[in-house]
Amino acid sequence: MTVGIKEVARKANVSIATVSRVLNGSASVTQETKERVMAIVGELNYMPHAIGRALVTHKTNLLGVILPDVHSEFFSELIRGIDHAARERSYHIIVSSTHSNKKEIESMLGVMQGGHVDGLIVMSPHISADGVLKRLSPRSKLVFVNSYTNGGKFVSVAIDNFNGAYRMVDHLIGHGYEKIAIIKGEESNFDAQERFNGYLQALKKHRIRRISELEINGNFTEESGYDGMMKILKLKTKPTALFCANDSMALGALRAMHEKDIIVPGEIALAGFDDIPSAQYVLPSLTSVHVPIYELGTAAVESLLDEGKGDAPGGRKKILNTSVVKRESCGCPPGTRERVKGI
Amino acid sequence: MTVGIKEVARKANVSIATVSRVLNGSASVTQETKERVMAIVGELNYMPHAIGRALVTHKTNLLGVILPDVHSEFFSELIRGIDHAARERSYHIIVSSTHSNKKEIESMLGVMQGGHVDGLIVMSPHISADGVLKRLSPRSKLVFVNSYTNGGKFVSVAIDNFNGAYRMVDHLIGHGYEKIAIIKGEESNFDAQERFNGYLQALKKHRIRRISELEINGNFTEESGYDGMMKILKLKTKPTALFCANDSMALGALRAMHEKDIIVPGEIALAGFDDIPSAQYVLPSLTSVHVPIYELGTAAVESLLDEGKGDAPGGRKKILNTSVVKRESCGCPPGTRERVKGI
DNA sequence: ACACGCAATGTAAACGTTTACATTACATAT
DNA sequence: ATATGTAATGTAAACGTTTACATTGCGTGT
Repeated sequence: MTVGIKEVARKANVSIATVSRVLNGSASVTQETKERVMAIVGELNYMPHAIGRALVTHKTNLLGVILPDVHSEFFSELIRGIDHAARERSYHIIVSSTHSNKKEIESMLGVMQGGHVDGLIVMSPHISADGVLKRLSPRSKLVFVNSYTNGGKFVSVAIDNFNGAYRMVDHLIGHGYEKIAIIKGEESNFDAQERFNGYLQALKKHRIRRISELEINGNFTEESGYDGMMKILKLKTKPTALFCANDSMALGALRAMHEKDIIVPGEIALAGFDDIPSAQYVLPSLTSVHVPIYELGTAAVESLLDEGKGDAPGGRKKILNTSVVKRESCGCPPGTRERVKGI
Repeated sequence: MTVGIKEVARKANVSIATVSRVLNGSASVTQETKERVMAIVGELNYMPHAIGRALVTHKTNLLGVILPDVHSEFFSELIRGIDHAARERSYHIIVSSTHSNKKEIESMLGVMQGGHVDGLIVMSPHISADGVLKRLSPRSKLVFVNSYTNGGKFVSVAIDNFNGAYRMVDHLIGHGYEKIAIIKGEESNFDAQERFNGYLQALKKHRIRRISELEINGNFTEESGYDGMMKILKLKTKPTALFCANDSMALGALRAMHEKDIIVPGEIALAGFDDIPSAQYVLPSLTSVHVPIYELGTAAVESLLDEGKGDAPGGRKKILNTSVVKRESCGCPPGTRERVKGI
């Protein structure tokens, strides 16, 4: 039997309304009664029942977060960013690490419509936001993270995959490499697609023809990087550099090259994307594109909760800068570990 | 204006009680009415309001998870484990990645007492569970993960830090090393303490005297590993092996040794704890103690939710096995990558 | 034909708050 | 003294469900 507002009211000789007012500071209450009530509250260790409150206020102070299967650093940094920003606004977060399962997403959406959360942060790189879009009551608080949001009907935040890849490949070309292979992510993946586009754009800028046999399919796993590299090593004319659409695949490719005694970057230069922690510990250290994951999380919360601060009412898209981190694997001298900021 | 049970009831020409019964399958309803109601439910896309329901059932199907600042893989794997086990039981999880801040924990505890969550999973390696213990209503559903739980009044799950460290150091001694240094975690940290105890126990078993200058303080960060190693390298008599209480510090130590051109494991062998992903990619690959993080999460949920399955009612403690993963850094031949399972 | 039991459904209270509206008490203006 | 405004507090409805209890209708045994 937990102590409720009624018991507090009785012991303090006031009505429950007054107790409520004291607790919320919502209306004028005598200093004396205020103290009396607070004393009882402390004495009974009373805590307002969040559910009862939520039922009438229609506010749970809970945010839903739906994530696909992302690598652990992305996951934890994103959650930390979201959580921190949420806590600042006195929200808690409900996390659902679905595997991009459409049914899971809709289940969560259900939880939301069910009134359990005040807003939703969704990252679904595999599924078009459109599918989700339809089921939504138009007034739903919702923000997409790194997802397709064609139409622009929804709020979204994303990292600048395109420019990150573009600048990285541009950097590789700056080293003098021309035959630059790429191990891509899955075509259905939003990030992967954008990164590939950045790669193509960089080639285009320097008038380098794309060679389809240098465009290898991968799926963001270490294995697929290893396998992709093995394919590349079987080509008659090997590339002089390899850009992997993420670091896991770059690590896999590196392992393959170690096995085949290929010298990196001497024979083939290497660059990745994500700047995961391992990137700085492998030998040679891995040049990569740094992604502001934590900030992605805070930005999502800001977009969701800080409405009407002069923002346009319709769907907006916020893009966060990425930056090239030069290390050894691209051919930069060992000392060159400074970070090249994005524009 | 969202559609509620009343509207469904009206359109289906039944009372709200019947609609409720159909939705919950709680009592006998004619097949015919059942279908009629479900048709309307589908038509209106009605979803029960979770808050209203929770108010009367006293069940939110939400679990609170309070975590300190742990490394990203631990965080994400633990959450995945918890989330997966929770979803199987149709629970969602509220995550709070506090920084072991006592106030934060109590705030979360408040949310719980406030009725928002049905149970709580707490990991607080720095704070004695006792502090938290007092504020708790005795019937609170609560499980501790890798925390001090002296008294044993509460349910807890933990990994076998002691035996993991013990077996690892035993393995190092098996290689012939006798002067084995350790870089410890903070004394206030539960895991760190247990690991240190395992180290001591292994020395004791082999009648090796502890040498206090070989017991270096660290704090689980890469930097502290680096700094610790630098201290070790200044000793007159260097150790032949180093055991770090976690992999991050081992990576830091490795970096220091690379800088000073110390050959690993030739001059100094190295072993870590946690088996983080980087461990297998560094050169030499890092021998480490594997920790079943995902399982730790699922075990926590099981302990919390699967009560009365013949378990003792009082505080139980479940301990999950750890296992030594032999790689190159301890002196095992490069091919030896099989995993040594715990007892 | 009657009572009885049971299946199907309805009625209304309860869950723990907030808050619009009503009431009271009192100080001040007239 | 009376009216009036205002501050302090109380009353009760509302939020959206579930569920104990009441009611209805109908088949069955007598």
